[in-house]
This record gives sequence, C-alpha cells and structure tokens, in this order.
Amino acid sequence: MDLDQFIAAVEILRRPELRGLPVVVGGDGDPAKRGVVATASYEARQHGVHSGLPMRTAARRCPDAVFLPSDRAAYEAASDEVMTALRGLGYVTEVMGWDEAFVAVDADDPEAVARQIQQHIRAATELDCSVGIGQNRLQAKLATDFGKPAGVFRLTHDSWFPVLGGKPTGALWGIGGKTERKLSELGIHTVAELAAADIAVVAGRFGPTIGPWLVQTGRGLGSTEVSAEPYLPRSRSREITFQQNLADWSQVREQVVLLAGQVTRDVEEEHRPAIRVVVKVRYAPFFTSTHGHALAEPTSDGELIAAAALAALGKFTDRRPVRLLGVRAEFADPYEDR
DNA sequence: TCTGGGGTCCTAGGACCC
DNA sequence: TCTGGGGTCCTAGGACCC
Repeated sequence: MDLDQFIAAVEILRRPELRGLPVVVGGDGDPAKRGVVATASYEARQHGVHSGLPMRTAARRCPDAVFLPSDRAAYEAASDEVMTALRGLGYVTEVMGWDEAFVAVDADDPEAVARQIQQHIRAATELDCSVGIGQNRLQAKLATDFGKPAGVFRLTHDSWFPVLGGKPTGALWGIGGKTERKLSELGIHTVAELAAADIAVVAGRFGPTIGPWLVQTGRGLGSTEVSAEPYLPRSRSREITFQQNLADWSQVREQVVLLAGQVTRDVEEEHRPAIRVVVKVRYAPFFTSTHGHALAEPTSDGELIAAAALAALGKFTDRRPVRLLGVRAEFADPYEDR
C-alpha cells in the first residue's frame, strides 16, 4: 500500500481550495531559501517538479505553484490514522515510513482485497492510495508504481519479465544511480540482462552479499516475510543545513551542543540508552564526513551525550566553512541476543 | 538546478588477538 | 630478519530508501 502524493494530499485535505492546483511542500516553504521539495502534487509534477528538487529550481519551473512549509507533526498524525485503519482490516501489516506498508494476504482474488484496502483507507482518512500485488515484497513494491494514482496493479513471476525485463536496472527497488552505472560497466543495462548475469562476475564487483542479491533482484525474487513486530530504531538523529555557512568553529561547537540536546530528548523517548554518538559535517563544497565517539557505558544522559558529540567533533581537523551539522545517537543492536 | 532530513544496511581497512 | 593465517571488533564511508 502506497499513499498517493502523501504530503501534498495531507495539505490539500486541510486546505481544500488547493485541490487541482500545483502544490509544492518543502523546507520552510520559502522557495528562495536552501531546501528541497518533499512532495509535489501531480499538477506540479507536470511542470517537472519532483521530490529532492531544490526549492529554488521548483519555483523557476513552476512559478504559479503554492509553496508550503513541511509540517512533520501533521504528516505523522495523518500517517498514524492511515496505518491504524489499515491494521484494522486484520491482516499482518508492516509499516515502512509515513506513506507505505506491506500487507501479507494469501487470497484467491487479491485485486478484491486491494480494492477493500483502498476503500477502507479512503473512508477512514479521505486519502487515496495505490496497491501493488506481488508474489513477494519486491514485486508488490514495484507494482504500486504501476498502479498510481489510486489504482491496483499485479506483478507475478510470470509477468515479471514481460513488464520489467526491458527496463533499466535502476527501475528496481534497491538499485540507484551508482549501482546502475557500475552494472553498465559490466555490460548489464536491463533487468533481463541482470537476471541472466553470471553471479560470480557480479559478486566480484559488488561483494558476496550484494552481488548475488542484485542478480536475484533482477530475477524478481525476494523475501515474502511481512512482520507485524513493533519497530525498534537503531539510531535517532538530528541535522540542520544552515542558511549561511558557519565559518566560526566556536559557533559550530555551539550548534553541535544544541543538536545533541534534541537528540537526547529523542533518546529519552525511546527508553533505551545510546551507546555511541556520531557527528556529521558537510562542508561548503558539499563534501560530507563523519566521526564518532563510543560512550563509556550506555546512557541517556544529556551531559554525556553532548560531551561525546564534542569529542566526535574534535576528530575533525578541517576548518572550512560548514554547511550542515548532524548529531546521531546509536542504540545497541536490539536483536543481538537472539 | 547548488543539492533537506531521517533513516538502514553493507563494505573495507586497521587494530588486536591467537 | 621480519613474517602466516584466521578471526573479531571498531570506524568511516558508500549506497539506497522514504
């Protein structure tokens, strides 16, 4: 299940006069500032505006669009409503972020179940979604894209190659631009070519885990497991891109302490202690580097987390102007004892 | 077109140990 | 005189996703 233009749809719900207009949500809503598009409505997409596009560029491509600030709390609340409704249908449900979930259903007529899901979510929240049906997670996930907007699409082992065989490898879930380019260097351009590739050759280039996984993915094979287990995060982080680069290192230290304070509140919410703190610095030329500091013992104490963040920051020797700072707290692996 | 924020998982290299 | 092979842990970076 994948909600259609989720963030834009939530904004349109609370401002119905926006329906049918190009709407762009991102940053603090000011397209003159640093920031990127979180979601664009379908009308804005027709002008070439899409997620990840700099807001400035979006304004140039679609000057008549309505620009809105990103309102995390509103999207979290709307997402909770959707997922609660979805779980109410009684299927095993695994939530994947704000706007997606896997639902495990073994049915003779999966399209009927898909339509049931759509109607149920629409009745509960007024939001539209697409439902992809597959014989595993990979197929179902890719099928949602073919169902958009508000539709249903089914992929199977039999239709995998007719539908996807000729598409570039980057169309697959888990293969991005970098991997697509590396595969091209091996002479592998399409999904069908990836499926037929020599696993040893691909493993030689991508390693013993990712190599075989890539070929399996090209074949449309993957996990069928859907877990309703409550999710335990591995880390919590906060980061900020400054409107003006920070040139003064004492200001950098100040900001790291502030971020550490926010992260501490997030850690306390988890009721699990942090074991490590990592600081991220993106310098003005858009080069990013990270350094970490292990905590002496697991803790949720703000003073100790801030001190660890400063210790991690101390490992940076480059004093170029800073564009972004981030602080991340890591938890112990929740499944280590299993 | 000057490129957010919040995450996850895998890999490679160095330290260290036997 | 400088050297094997196996294993684990930690750290930083890379890639991807929503």
